[in-house]
Amino acid sequence: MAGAHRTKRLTDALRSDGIRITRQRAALLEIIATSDDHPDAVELHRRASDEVPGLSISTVYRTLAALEEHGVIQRHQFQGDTARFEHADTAHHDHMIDVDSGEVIEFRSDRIEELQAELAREMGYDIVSHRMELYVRKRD
Amino acid sequence: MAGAHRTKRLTDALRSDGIRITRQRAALLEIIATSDDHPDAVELHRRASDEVPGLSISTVYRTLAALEEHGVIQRHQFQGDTARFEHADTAHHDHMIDVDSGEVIEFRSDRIEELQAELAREMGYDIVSHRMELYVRKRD
DNA sequence: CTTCGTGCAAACTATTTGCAGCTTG
DNA sequence: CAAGCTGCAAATAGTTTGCACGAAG
Repeated sequence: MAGAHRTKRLTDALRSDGIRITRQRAALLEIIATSDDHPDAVELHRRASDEVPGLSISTVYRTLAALEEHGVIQRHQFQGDTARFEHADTAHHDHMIDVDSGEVIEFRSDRIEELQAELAREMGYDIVSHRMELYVRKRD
Repeated sequence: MAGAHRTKRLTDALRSDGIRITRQRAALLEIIATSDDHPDAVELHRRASDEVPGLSISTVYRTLAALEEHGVIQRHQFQGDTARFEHADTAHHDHMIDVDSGEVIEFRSDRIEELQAELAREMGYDIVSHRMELYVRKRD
């Protein structure tokens, strides 16, 4: 399946980057690569514990930090929530958070990105990164 | 001065809202109303300690929570930073954060706001609130 | 075989809370 | 006075770190 294939490519890239692929990291990578939601460290720990019993939460945190450093995952910090993660092999997008259900919806607007870059430029800056979150409620 | 005037109006409104204006709250209100930056709880505690020696950090946190609840201040949570506050008697705006200096620059784009609302609407949502931050670096 | 990763427990940071006494309205 | 505050110390939540042992390349 596509997930396994993608995971294989990732582990190879990471290995040649000098980071060791242990059982715990392999499990976390697999889970992250095949997840389409935005789990936090505790949730990832829960999901990985089936595969790696006894897995420590600190290993999860350390792995997440390493993967983020190597550009494999992205970290998101939504309002008053724990850090959530998603794999980085997806096109850039922003998030809407349904304030009632907690659901996270991805979206993208090239027009807004252009306007952001233009605004920054006008003020003498270049954008290093940005973050846009819409906290929304379903229309009745 | 304008600051004092504004502060007076605020305290009256709060008082009639049933919240007591103590020495510590008066000091914090005055400081927040006359600050044009985005201090965090610890910084506000430092600034208010001149006026109210012995002021406790928990009182600062409790006061900030109360003021936010009453719409007097706004709380911002920038990337990997503590919560920062600013008075709410300013038109809506978003923030650019200079990643080198930490400086916070306010800006506003009606066009972007329109696009955000439109995007949400298209997906069947109304925007409750939003957050847009541009992490920027000065152009050389 | 050596370097790097792991689990565990303890540390940390930002923030919140319980409680008994003190203020404000 | 009575309801709200306050300071203090202790609790919390999420995350990070030191250490001795174990596993990966």
